[in-house]
Amino acid sequence: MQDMTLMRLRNWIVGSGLARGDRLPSERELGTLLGVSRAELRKALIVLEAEGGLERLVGRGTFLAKQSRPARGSGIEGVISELAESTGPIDAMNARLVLEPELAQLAALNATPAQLRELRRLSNAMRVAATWSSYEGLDSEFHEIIASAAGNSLLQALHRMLNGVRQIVVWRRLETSDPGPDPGYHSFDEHEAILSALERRDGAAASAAMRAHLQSTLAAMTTSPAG
Amino acid sequence: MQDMTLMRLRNWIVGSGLARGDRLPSERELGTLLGVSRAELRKALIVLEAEGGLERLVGRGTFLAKQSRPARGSGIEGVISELAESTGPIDAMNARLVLEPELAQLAALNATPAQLRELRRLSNAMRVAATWSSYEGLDSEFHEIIASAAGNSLLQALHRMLNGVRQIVVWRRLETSDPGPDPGYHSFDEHEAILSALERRDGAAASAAMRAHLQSTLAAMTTSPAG
DNA sequence: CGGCGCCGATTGGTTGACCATTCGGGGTGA
DNA sequence: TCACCCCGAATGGTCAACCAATCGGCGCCG
Repeated sequence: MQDMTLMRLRNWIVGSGLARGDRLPSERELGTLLGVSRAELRKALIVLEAEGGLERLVGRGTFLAKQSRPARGSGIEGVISELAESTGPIDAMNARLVLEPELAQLAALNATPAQLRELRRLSNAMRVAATWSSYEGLDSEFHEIIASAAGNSLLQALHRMLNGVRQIVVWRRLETSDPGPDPGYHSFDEHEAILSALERRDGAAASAAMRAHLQSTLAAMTTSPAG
Repeated sequence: MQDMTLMRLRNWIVGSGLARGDRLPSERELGTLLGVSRAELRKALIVLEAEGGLERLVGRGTFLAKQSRPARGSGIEGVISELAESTGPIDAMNARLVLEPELAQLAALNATPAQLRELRRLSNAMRVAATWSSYEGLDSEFHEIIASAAGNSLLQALHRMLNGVRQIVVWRRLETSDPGPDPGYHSFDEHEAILSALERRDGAAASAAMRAHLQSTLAAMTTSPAG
């Protein structure tokens, strides 16, 4: 399993709405926000800095890099942004519908207790998300942990690309007004159903719950063309 | 690369004569060797670990990863070769089992007559392939056309990555003796079944045929590990 | 009134001690 | 004699305190 903090930080940045060159909260604040110690957060920041995504300056703060293309990152980032330009939201959701139910099924077999605990935490956090963008970050993380729990590194990599494309596409239709999801948002209970199936190690139920979740999200996208 | 410690660590590893899987000195020793503090060394180790070059185990030590990580291109090819190193043949086949039946179902709805004709040509050509490697090329093309016929550019891109990884993995275990598939090779009829379902626009049958095809290939891989 | 400089708050960076995990060796009992 | 268990050393992981650099405001002085 990979570094959970790094994953959370990546998704927080995505959900934060920060643009290139913007300043991140201080390490101490960000650690509190993510619920991790400063040292643990620091480990993730070091990796992002080495990838070229961040710039850290003593006495000033931590900034998102100005360059869009990481010079020596994993290379997957460039492919993602490239794909995002020729992909629509509907295609992205349909691709998720193909991949993620199967990932959920595998995750039901292979998820570790730590991963299940993390999913539980995220499920609760999403219910009280104050803004849509913070919700998006948590949601991305939820699905990514399921992908990593599936135990197939290749499928996980494909899902990461897919999720990256989806995040870019979602960004495009983010409105400035951002009140956050209302308490009755359909995804809350759907996430709960997925998580419950994973905890029961019921692969078929997990797969079905994931499919239902994505289909209801897709339906919401097509009926209310907010984007 | 601006981090001097990281550079020194990389060079030390190269000059150390250590092989894959070997254990590095402890953080405290290595810090003394390189003349840096443990924290500073640790920063470099974190980066190398995130890059996949190291594995660190509490209570045991720090080890060179089994796979090396040479420099890579930045495009999709680099991502493919990167993924191929951390993916086994079984994982690759399982990923195909997730993706390709769904692609076949979509292709049954959306394939153009020209695509069906091309698939027909490939199916015939594969039956008379003189060598395994030429057969592999035709087979890759067959599956890639189905992916493109599905009509979802994102899924097609994912499949292209998947197919790239599979080709690398398959090549690895190619023997020098290469008589080509014998006339009774199971895939011939399975390809025919897929193509037939596509021509009938029968999505369910196409999906089932594709799944059966991949499963029989996976079974052949697991029973006769020679390839 | 304007420029200069100091001072403190804030930031990322560093340090040393401490914690959790793993492994192996020696003692103990069957 | 062998198996088991326990304990201590070694290892990577974590933490809280402290350091150095930076910036902004305030006051002093020209």
